[in-house]
Amino acid sequence: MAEIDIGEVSRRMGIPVSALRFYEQKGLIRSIGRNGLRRVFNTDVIQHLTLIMLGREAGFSLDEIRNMFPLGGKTSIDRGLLSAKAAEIDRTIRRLTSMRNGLQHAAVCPEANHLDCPSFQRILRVVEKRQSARSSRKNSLTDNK
Amino acid sequence: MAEIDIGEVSRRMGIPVSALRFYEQKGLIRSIGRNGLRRVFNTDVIQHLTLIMLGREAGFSLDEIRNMFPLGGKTSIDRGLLSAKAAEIDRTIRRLTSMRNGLQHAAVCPEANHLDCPSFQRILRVVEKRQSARSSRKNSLTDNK
DNA sequence: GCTTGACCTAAAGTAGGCTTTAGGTTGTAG
DNA sequence: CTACAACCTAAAGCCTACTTTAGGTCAAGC
Repeated sequence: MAEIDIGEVSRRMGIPVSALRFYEQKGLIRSIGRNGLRRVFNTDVIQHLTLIMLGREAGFSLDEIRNMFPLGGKTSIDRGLLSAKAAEIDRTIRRLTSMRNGLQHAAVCPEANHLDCPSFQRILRVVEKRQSARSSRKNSLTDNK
Repeated sequence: MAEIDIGEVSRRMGIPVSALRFYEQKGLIRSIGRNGLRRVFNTDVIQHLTLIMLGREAGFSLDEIRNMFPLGGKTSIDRGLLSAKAAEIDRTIRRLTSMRNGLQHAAVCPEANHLDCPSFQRILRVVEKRQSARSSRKNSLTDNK
């Protein structure tokens, strides 16, 4: 694999060099060395960054992503973690699907006030169930917190 | 509709009172008045907050949500905006679906190194296409940015 | 009459994810 | 030679979405 500098990585990925340095600092990517003071990257950093961007788009934090796709990952990718994350995305997809359906309906619903629309109310009730589940779990006993 | 105080709203929604005050300040919710210095809410704030939570879960910013579900929305909900947002979610769902498939595959893939797995590479290529589309749009001409 | 709990405000603080700034080092083109 | 682009570092700054802090009001119960 060829060696490229940070500007080339930035150009190929459309990621600012400042973000690349930040990622290196956080341990998400690694340069294979220096040429003077300039970082030298192996071209495989491109694939690794692709995974990172994929994870970002899926809503994972940089810390989570570092665990999902560790450096020197030849041997260390945790398959259990990956399927857990896949399941997490699956739940997100379900939530988004009902949100999308709700919005789509709201956009064409003839009711003047969406809150009067039976179909929209059904969607709200589904969400409210999740809410009340949450609020009974972490019950605020006093002000704030 | 009955009148409730901020603590009741907090309990019903499982949202900290500090967040409720913050939402009011940002114009996402509105109290119908004061009882002394205490806010008084109409119970319909519960439904409005349900919409807000729905939007949060779908990944919209508070500013976006304020536009999607304006206060006094009886007349003013922008249906075009709602279907645009629905379409946005739809694109997100598609991205998440390929991410989930990628992770699911990676979790069971027999290849020691995922980057060697043909099926995983296919997924990466799909993402890379989106990346290069993005990087040619906003092309960094000089250092940083 | 005084403590307590639930409320109030303004302002500062926090975490994540970067960007910007300020100042410095190189390789290369003119 | 020297200008300049492209790189470098450390540290500060920024945005979102809140939370925390510090200090105060008020009604209810003892």
